[in-house]
Amino acid sequence: MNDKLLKPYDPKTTEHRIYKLWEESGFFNPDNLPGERNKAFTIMMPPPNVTGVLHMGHALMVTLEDIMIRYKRMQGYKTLWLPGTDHAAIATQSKVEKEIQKKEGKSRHDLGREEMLKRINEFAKQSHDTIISQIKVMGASCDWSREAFTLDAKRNLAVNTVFKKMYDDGLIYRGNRIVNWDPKGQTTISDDEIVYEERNAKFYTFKYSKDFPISISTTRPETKVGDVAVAVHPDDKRYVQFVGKEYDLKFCNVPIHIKIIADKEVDPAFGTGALGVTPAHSMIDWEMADRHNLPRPQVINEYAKMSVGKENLLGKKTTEAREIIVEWLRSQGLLEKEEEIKQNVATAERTGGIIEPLPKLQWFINVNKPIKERNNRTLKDLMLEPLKNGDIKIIPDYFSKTYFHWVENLRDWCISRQIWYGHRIPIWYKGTEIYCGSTAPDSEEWKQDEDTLDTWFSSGMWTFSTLGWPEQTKDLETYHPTDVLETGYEILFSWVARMILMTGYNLNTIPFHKVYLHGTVRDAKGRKMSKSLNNGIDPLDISDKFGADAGRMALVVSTAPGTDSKISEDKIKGYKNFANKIWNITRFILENTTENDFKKNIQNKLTREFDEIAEDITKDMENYRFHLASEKIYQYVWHRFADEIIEESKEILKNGGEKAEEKKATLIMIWRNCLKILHPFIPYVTEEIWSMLPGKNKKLLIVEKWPS
RNA sequence: GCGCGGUUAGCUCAGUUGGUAGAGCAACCCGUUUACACCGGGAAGGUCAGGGGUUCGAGUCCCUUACCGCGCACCA
Repeated sequence: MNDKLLKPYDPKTTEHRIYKLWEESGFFNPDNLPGERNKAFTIMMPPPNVTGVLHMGHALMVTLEDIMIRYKRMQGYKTLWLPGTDHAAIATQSKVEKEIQKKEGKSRHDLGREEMLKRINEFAKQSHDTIISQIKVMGASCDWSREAFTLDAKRNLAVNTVFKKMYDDGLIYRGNRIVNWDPKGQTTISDDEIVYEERNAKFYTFKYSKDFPISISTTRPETKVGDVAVAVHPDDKRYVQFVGKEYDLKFCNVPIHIKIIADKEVDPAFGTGALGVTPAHSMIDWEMADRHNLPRPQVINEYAKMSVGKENLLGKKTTEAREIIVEWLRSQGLLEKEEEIKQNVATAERTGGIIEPLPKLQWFINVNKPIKERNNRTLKDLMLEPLKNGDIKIIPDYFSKTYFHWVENLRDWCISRQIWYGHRIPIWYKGTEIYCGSTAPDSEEWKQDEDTLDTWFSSGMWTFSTLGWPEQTKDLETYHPTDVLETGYEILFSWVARMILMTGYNLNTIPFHKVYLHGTVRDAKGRKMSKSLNNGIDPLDISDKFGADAGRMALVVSTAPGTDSKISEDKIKGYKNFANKIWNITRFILENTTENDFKKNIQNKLTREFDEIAEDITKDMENYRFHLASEKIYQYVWHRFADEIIEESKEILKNGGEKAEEKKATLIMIWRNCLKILHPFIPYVTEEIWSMLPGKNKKLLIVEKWPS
């Protein structure tokens, strides 16, 4: 017997060695797997952002995916789990910008595009290395030989190819539209990058001037210098007499021209029932201006400062301008009411800047345009169909409703970003000429678009760009569509939907068959883990203190898909004890048996009982109920096998004879199978023990056959 | 406002197609008999949020109310 077993199990001295053993075996790479493997099973790892280090949410992701992959590998599938990282454009650039600003007091413009990109790349490289080592510590059996990055050369080729195809199909267009402008990050962002924060605000009711017949209300008086109309509901008897009239006014010394219009979008019950229309600084008003053919004067610039008025307003921050205007209203006796209300303020998720809706010339993807090649279906259709006809299933399925709701209300996707880190838009300008392509069309004076693409544009292609597309590779043929996308429910829209869009459009197929959504990992008190609360748990610390095995078990047991979970050191400690229990069961068996006691065809009441349990667990595995499978094998191993079967065997083993012989063979057989079932959940300690057990010509446990 | 979850033992949570309510932790009693004290044995603990319905039978299905959480929209 191995002397190691005389001491408690020590994950620290084991896990690193075992991971190396696996890596050297080559079994992470499906090309090297033993035996005939006809069916493929593929998972693309959601690429973590290269913005820093991994947290427990990533640990859960890695654990679940590793469980699926190890299970399928043991079942004889050609398993590919392809890892990678995401450049996370805005997130990464703004992080590096902040650091440089703090340490050197310089902005990105002080450094210039080239130098700034150099700095970001250095940071990303470092971040990448940390992330990879973290993933390895968790025991991830992914194929490092195929690792990808959303911003490397191959992915750039895919991005440019897709962009051009969409451009040629008229799905990508350049338009002057109102966008979400982040004055802090100095870039546009998509609707999905907005986070709403509830704040207290003042709701002012007033008239533009004494002669004006209708009162309006707003929380943003500073935008009112950009008003061009007052809209009322067509059936509103209070105002019907004024509809069609026009007024020339001076509002806080800024001349404005107001037309009274009737529009069904106006809610007569809200406020005064009349709405000041500011086309350039409100989404709804922009659309209203479309319908009524109104001008759209811009009064706020990219820095969230006033761009009209004389010295009283010009150049003032919007917040200052608000006070100035309110003060003016007061002095003119125009202010009628001032109420405290709660308001949801749109902020940029990465920079925290307050979003300023502005009209800008940007690149968009048209989600409502019929595509000839796809039977005149739109991108929206392509996103909806696979879920409606069941080609793609979401687990848990109630998220499908959320998905449908989101897609059905989807607006055109703004894909251009005014930042430097990312895929540069493959568009070139020469005067009024526009050319789309990776490189300029000829030697003449073409200038490339300064902007980069939304990071989700490239991550949307993740399932196929990682396999070498647009090249028609063997990998693409073998592994696509992938089997499962495992990810957090919070990126259902931003990522999952975009992958379905990109794959439907470019490959005319689905990116994956199943979407397994996991919940958020919270701290013991149920709070989200965050830097400001300093309640985050580093996966590396967990593996250091309790072993990665224990951390994995703690994350998975009792965590139903789509449900948030709480993690605490107490919980993890319980599974460290479990690893030790496994260790000691092995010690008992090895102390009481020899190599000769291993018999292949042993069958009796106990093995049949086990087979039933194994079958039940397999069913759970097939149906993505890992939280149940893990708990069942835990229960069996500890409270059935150890507490009862082993305890009862002691007497029999002591007495010797034929019964003892059968008992020995039974214990070995069941224990071997237990280790196999445990392996996907708690891979290190099981692999370590496997090598010590009776049974000649053993392979590594990672490629042993799953029982049942 | 619309939608989606949740409410089960003191705490944290499971509970698959409806078929006698489960686990971990904590608390209680007993135990050091070499696999393991990172342990074992035992006992205790629940009107499954409230109300109504379907059913032979409901934690599970339907309706409804309350509270908690989340998403979307509004945010004039």
